[in-house]
Amino acid sequence: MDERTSLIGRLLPFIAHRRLEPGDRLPSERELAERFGVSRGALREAIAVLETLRMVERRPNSGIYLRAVDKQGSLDAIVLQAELGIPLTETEVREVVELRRILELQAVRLAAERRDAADLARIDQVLAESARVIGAGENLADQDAAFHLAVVEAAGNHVFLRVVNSFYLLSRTRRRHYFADGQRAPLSHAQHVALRDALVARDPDRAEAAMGGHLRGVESYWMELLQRRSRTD
Amino acid sequence: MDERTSLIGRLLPFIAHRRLEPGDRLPSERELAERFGVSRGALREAIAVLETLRMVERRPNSGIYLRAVDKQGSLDAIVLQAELGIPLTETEVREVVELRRILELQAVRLAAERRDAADLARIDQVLAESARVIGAGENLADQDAAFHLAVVEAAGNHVFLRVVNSFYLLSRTRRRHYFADGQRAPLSHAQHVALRDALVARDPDRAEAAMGGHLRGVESYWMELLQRRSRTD
DNA sequence: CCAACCAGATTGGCCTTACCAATTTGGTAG
DNA sequence: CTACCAAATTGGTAAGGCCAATCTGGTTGG
Repeated sequence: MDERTSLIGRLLPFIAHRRLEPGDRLPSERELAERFGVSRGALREAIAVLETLRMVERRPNSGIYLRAVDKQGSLDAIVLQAELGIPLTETEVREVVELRRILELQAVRLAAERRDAADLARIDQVLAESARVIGAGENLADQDAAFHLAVVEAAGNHVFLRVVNSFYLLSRTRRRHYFADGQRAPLSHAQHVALRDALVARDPDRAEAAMGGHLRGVESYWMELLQRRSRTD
Repeated sequence: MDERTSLIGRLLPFIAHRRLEPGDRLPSERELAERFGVSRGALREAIAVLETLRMVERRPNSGIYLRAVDKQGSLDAIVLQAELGIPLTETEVREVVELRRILELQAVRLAAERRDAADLARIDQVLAESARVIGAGENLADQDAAFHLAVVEAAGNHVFLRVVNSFYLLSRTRRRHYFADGQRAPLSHAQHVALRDALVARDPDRAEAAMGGHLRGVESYWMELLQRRSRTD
């Protein structure tokens, strides 16, 4: 975790803790820089990032103002928080899980209709690598993400791919935990293979059903996590 | 357009024009700053933004490297380009239109199931303001976006709302052109009202059908635009 | 003679400090 | 109430020091 990133990591709790409302003005650049013990340059870099994520707005010669983060913020603001180790709220987890299902079900339908030979080759390559990883007892997390993203890529919509990719970045560390239980990898792999077969057959309904069942397993893991968290909180 | 933003606007064509491949190293900070006639501080700010949009990667003590922008880039990278006045490619337009339909059809189904009184009140307030704007002969663009976003908000998924919001930011200026033709506003408004009635009735199928028909109008506008563009190019 | 290794220089990002310009803002005087 | 002025604040520049990684060339040991 380099200094620049951790500056944002310190800036976010500061904003939250001061209970600032959207529209409120933050302290001046120099004041913030002094408060966090960094130079103005370093602080301006962090603010520029928060601005592109639509968390704050900079009005020239006036100040830095907080925006309506929840509604207008970028999806990547959540990605960044996750990368900084700030856990998602329970609501956010439920929403991410719901939206991920919507996106992947639609994506796999499109993929079943549009996939070409090159798409299948990419998918099979990921599956082959998955088999090797499982055989070696390594963590399947990266191959799992690669498979799902390859499916979305087969849908032939790169904007779609960008959105889904954000979701996988978001849950990256959590996915490693998920596959730390070695029993999950073979089951997941078998479901991936079944899904691939539906794509080969160009059968959208079967592909959607396969994805739906596959996602149920991941989703139940998330719900268990929330249960456990709410008990310990 | 402030200087910081336009620096990014100059940086993007520079990267594209040099035909850099993903993984290639960009010139050093000092060199880039000199080449663009800005200080290192200003340049670092711009690079930090490109990094959060996953267009470049900064490796400490090594350099700035180009990433696989098309596949791994953030959705907000496209939003930023649109805000800078760089038109979307034809492929991007088709993909955005397709994904927007997928998202809004699902969102309106959820909204029909989950909307509460407060959601309806918000929607009705937007519709009332829309009627006023139409009566005054003003541009309906902002109210149109507000209506669609209010529908997504009624779906009760703020992550969903963030994603759809990016799409509306993306097409902001284009939407103003669309409603510059005053004939479009009353039709659009009537369709919005019909959609609202389906939400009131908690009828997901009717709501989805209403949204589907409504979107067809916007989509045909986009397709005509692409036709016109390909003829003049 | 050759290969391995170690030390120093170079490169490049990271951060700070100091300074000036331009604009907004708020108060004050007429 | 208007015009103006001064303070506050951001925007941007310049120069320099620090640290880590990498390259290079010479030296040393086999």
